[in-house]
Amino acid sequence: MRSTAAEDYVKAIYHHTEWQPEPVTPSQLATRLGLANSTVTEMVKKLAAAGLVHHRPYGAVELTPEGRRLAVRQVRRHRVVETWLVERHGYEWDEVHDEAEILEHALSDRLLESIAASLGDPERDPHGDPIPAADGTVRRPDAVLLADAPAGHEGAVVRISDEDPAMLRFLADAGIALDARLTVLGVKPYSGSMQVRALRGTVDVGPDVARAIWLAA
Amino acid sequence: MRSTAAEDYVKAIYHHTEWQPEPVTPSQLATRLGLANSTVTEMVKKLAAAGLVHHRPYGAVELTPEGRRLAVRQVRRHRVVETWLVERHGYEWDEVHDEAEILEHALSDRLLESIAASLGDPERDPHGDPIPAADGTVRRPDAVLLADAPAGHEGAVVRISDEDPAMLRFLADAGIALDARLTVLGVKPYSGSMQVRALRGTVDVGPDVARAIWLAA
DNA sequence: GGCATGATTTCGGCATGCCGAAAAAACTGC
DNA sequence: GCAGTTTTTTCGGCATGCCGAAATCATGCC
Ligand SMILES: [Mn+2]
Ligand SMILES: [Mn+2]
Ligand SMILES: [Mn+2]
Ligand SMILES: [Mn+2]
Repeated sequence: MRSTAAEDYVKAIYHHTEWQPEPVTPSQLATRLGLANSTVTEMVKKLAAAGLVHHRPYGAVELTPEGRRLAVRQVRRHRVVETWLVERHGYEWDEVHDEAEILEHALSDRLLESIAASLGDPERDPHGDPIPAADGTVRRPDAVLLADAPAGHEGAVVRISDEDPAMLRFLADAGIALDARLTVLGVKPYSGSMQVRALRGTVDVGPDVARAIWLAA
Repeated sequence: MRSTAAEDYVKAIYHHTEWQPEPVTPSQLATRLGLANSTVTEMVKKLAAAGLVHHRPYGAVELTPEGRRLAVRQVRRHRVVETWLVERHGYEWDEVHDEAEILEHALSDRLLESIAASLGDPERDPHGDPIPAADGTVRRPDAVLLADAPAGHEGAVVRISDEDPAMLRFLADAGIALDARLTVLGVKPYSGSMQVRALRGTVDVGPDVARAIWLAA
């Protein structure tokens, strides 16, 4: 049971706890994977039988150590591929995800490591997500969600969620990229949006954006 | 109907007529693809319904123009990947086939062309097989099968079949590689093997090898 | 404690690719 | 031309992943 489907499921489960550590429910998984709830229930049962996840009926889904190993491996593959596409093939950071989603299952370990080596064994991908090492080691940078940062907080952007390519383009236009320095000016009451100073000027960002950007702590 | 299975089938059909132009039978396809005859019969029916092949029951299988286009595209992808693995990732020529067999289905057109461009748009792969151009143009070098070459014939190796990795290693050890100059010394009666002079000395090659090597005409 | 609501699971079904066994057709040698 | 062999096709079946509809469970509210 290490099909490409299984690889995507454990990756989605891992992903959910990577920045906020709450266990993931089947319906959340279904949403992220774009599948029906019933499909996820069935697959989770198979993953549990294969020893990749823990799951009691009607409960949340959690990775076993073996499932986590597979997930971390898959995350490494995904992020190495994304980095390679940007660094070596002229992709923009909002164009890499779909291609990586497929390639991550197709490359041999040997080829993936050769590509990683040719990139100098990068430690983060184009969105700032940490790339696990080949031995499974993961380093999580200390970071604060922009939405949680108090007025006056100032810090470099260390991660931007790659969920929404359109948002990535919006941010690029606004001059907000990895390593850009941001200052939180304040929260606009009732609008839910924040005022932020970037190098290029002041920007209003809505709650979706504020939950997609992490600043150095 | 352009699944990875369909891509492999049309490629196998194309492959059969690439160097000897006889139409391919279902059982030959089954052998090449490592599948049961019944499986091939069924898939051929589906390919015919999709307009990729012509097939009358109990007859041979031939590509339609559309099937040929898909096959040529797939051959390009396979050979570009093999070339890339050898040129950029330190693979030996006997190690590339299986990885290419998978990757050829996973790369986007954009990425494949970016890789091809980074290699200088190569015209032949590590075994000497011609790489079709991106527009579908195919150039076939004039070549004679070693098995068909008369005693005294002398010419450069322009192609070595990549069917059998062990044979490729044997040939590499014997100093027979792409562009090596060979002279046919003669056929050993009753043994079916040929005597051939290479740079490194004289070699006896059996019929399998003699049918795997093409010399410049 | 009972009940409405939403999440989860079960169930029947579908698509794709594959197989072996059996039936049908096509060759082959005499 | 015909019997035996080989090839091809048909048939029933299996595995993987997916779906929608219906049943079941958990929960929170009164
Ligand atoms: Mn991604
Ligand atoms: Mn994927
Ligand atoms: Mn090959
Ligand atoms: Mn293939």
